[in-house]
Amino acid sequence: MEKQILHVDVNNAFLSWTAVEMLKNGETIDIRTIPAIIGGDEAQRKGVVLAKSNLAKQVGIQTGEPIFFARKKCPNLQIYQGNFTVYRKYSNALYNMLLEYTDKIERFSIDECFMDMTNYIPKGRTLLEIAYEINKRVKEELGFTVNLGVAHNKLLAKMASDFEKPNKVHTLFENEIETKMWKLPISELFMVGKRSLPKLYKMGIKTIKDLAIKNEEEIIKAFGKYGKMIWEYANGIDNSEVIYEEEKPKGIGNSITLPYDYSDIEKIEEVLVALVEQVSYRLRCNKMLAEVVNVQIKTNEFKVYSHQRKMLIPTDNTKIILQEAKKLLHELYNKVPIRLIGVRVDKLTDKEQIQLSLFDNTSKKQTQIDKVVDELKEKYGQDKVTRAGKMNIDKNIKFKD
DNA sequence: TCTGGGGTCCTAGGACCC
DNA sequence: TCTGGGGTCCTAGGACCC
Repeated sequence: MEKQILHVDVNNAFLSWTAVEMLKNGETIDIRTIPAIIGGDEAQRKGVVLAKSNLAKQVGIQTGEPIFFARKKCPNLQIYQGNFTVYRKYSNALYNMLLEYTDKIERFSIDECFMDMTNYIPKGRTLLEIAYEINKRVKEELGFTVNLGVAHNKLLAKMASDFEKPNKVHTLFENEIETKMWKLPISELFMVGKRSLPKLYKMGIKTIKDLAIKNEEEIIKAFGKYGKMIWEYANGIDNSEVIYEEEKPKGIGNSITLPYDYSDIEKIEEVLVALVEQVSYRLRCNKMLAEVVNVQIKTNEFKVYSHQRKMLIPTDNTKIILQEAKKLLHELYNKVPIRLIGVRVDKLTDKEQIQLSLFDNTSKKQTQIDKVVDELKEKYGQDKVTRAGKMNIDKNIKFKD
């Protein structure tokens, strides 16, 4: 049976939400109406553009580019810092409104949702009508705007919501693929990034249509599994379901760009301690255990190296993960100045599914220590409670909650 | 000139077993 | 002595997304 799918995409999410919050707090200027961006902290070497207003976009400012460049393109650019607590608040408000229409909602990211409306369209109404209603209600009741894509699968709904912005509703049904989607440059196709483009261009593929009408086998031969996927996308084929049940994470990571390049392994280790604490804390919040620990570094020359290792027993234990992470760091470290350090845990499993008998006494004891620390964190906030190793840490580093 | 952080998925090559 | 595949697991690295 044909699916009825909506894709909801918040226009300039971080900037719009910041604007709404500022107006609510008495600000008179709507930063959506001036050349403005949301940017990272340049002093912390995180100076990239996270979101831009339309006027900022018009002068060629791009998401992800250094603020330094953005300022050159627009000398009177206004720059604001992001705030994820605010973003979560508005993201949740949107989600709660969408729940009035269907409970089959996939939160694809903080500012994007897929809605499976199959069997949820009231008698006498159409999917398109509902899309327009949501569009109108979000603007009136929440103060920001969204684009909606209306289609029979997720890919087409997503492509549709990306058409003209802001505050628009677009359909992309099967009989509209040729007129609405095929004319677009191949770079606009979902999952086609800048690394695949040169190879596609070399094959004479410039538009989505060029890819769609190519022989499928030829594309598979050139790109493997990835080729099959983008060829199907170009033809509007996507059988994936809206994943509306809360999905457990497959990995948890935390990384940080340091305020300057570190060459002192002891200082790097101190940062590692804080990163492991955050990662293992989140692991325990999810009631999961990890089997693989991964440490990643980025050198001053932007070269990325990583080492990972599978542990004998899955764990959520800070001390065990830290021990492993330290070993991996020492194996990686070759005295080249380090710009970024990151820790990830992978191969996660539900804690309930692991038999208690697997634990020996030492890990039982450490588990109890972790539990006490977690309770303190919940009571007093994440950064108030740290292990000794973190106390000497560079005061300039700002960690996340 | 300067270049974030959080994810998922895929691939290549080596180790190891049958 | 020299020689085979297939399958699985593991690690490192890289693509893509928002």
